[in-house]
Amino acid sequence: MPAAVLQLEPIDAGEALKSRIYLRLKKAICSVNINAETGESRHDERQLGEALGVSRTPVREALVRLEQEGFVRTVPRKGAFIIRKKKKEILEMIIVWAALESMAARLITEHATDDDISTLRRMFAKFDGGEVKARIDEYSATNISFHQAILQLSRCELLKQLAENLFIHMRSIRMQTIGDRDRAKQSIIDHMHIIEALESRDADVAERLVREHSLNLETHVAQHVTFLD
Amino acid sequence: MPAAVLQLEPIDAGEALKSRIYLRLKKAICSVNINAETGESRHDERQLGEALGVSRTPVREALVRLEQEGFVRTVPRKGAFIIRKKKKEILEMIIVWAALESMAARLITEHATDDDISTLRRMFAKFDGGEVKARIDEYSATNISFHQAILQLSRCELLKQLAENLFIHMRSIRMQTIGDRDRAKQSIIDHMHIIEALESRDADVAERLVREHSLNLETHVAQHVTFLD
DNA sequence: ATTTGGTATATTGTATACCAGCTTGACTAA
DNA sequence: TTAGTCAAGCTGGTATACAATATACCAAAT
Repeated sequence: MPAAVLQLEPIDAGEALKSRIYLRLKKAICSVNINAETGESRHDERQLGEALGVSRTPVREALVRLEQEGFVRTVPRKGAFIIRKKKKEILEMIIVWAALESMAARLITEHATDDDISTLRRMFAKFDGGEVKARIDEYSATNISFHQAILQLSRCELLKQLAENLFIHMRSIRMQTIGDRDRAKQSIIDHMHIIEALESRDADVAERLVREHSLNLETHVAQHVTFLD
Repeated sequence: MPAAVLQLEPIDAGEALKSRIYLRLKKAICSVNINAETGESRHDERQLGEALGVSRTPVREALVRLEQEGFVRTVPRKGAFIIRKKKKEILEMIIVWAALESMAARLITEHATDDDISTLRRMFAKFDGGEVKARIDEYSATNISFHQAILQLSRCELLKQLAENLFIHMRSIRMQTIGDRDRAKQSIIDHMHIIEALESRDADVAERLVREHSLNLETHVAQHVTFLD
């Protein structure tokens, strides 16, 4: 008689300080980004270390990672500065995002199951009524889930990873523009069209719709966002 | 009488050790990657530091960067391992590459000058004769230049940066497949068609041709590359 | 009053020291 | 012979110490 197989999940042996610090700092930075950052955004390693109860070393390694991801810039003998994205950089991120997500849509038409795609449609069922404006927050969450689902269903890990990285940077912009004009309403319409294209397995149309949807955001930001720079 | 003005260019304050170490290691890793990596790929910080004549600290920071870029993986109490890309990961990189470069082509049709585009055509003038096979090396270099030029002319820094990062990883694969069958010859034909589409400012066609060109590589690798994994 | 040079200070860059976990291998006892 | 134990050493994680340098402030000279 075979011994009962124990289901043991590997103990989280601590994801080493430096990683936890990295996550903490990243989270903190993203939160700050949402607010209107007035004044200085300089931080020094020792203070950060003290605040977290660790020494400079793991803080430095976390900062190196954050620097490479474009969240901070560390200037020799000056300190670590939270990067405030320029409008041009935001626009570039949206463009790259469009490239990645439209490719994801193409991949979905090629090898997602019908069942997978149907989950997308269900996400928007609750907004059938139409009063989207009244529930902006709720819709905003669904919106994010939709885009994440697109990436997920593409079954391309790299695509997903790169796009989600960009998404973090764009989050605050999305939040601030979703309420403009009828963007939320138009957004739902776009999404439904995208879902239809995916359902009919039309790679070219799905790709185009996703691309245009994202590039609409780019145009909108280019024209109407003035609180950057 | 004013004193003669000395022309002094600002001294290059040294791109700090850690960056130089990062570049050295990256270069070393990329060279190694080309060879058939037999056996172990483990390295320890102390040895690396000694070899470079520095302490562990800057080496560690360089390794953190390399780890995030996917060149190495550092395992606690085991060492830093050079990552050998799995075939699946290579394929994903090619897909993402296709997404990025096809978007670059689209952007070029929108805002590159005719002069810019004409430089692309000139790159291939020397291969007009047709005997491409005989000059594979020379063609391979031009091939790389062509793709870099596409990214450059897109005027989207982020697109360029991400794509070039991927390119480094793909370099050895490209080198090893360019000689297969008539890929070089077909490649030139594809490139000429792409240039024509750019010249006629046809965004959709240019985008499609670039995408298909890259995805052809993906299919080829998927079918014929067996020396991975 | 303005400029100039030095010095104190703040802050990161780099090196070193110490710690903890893992691996290994030898030695011992059944 | 084999299994088990334990110790030593290797290696990365973390902390701390030291070096280098940019900045700010102050004093002295013009």
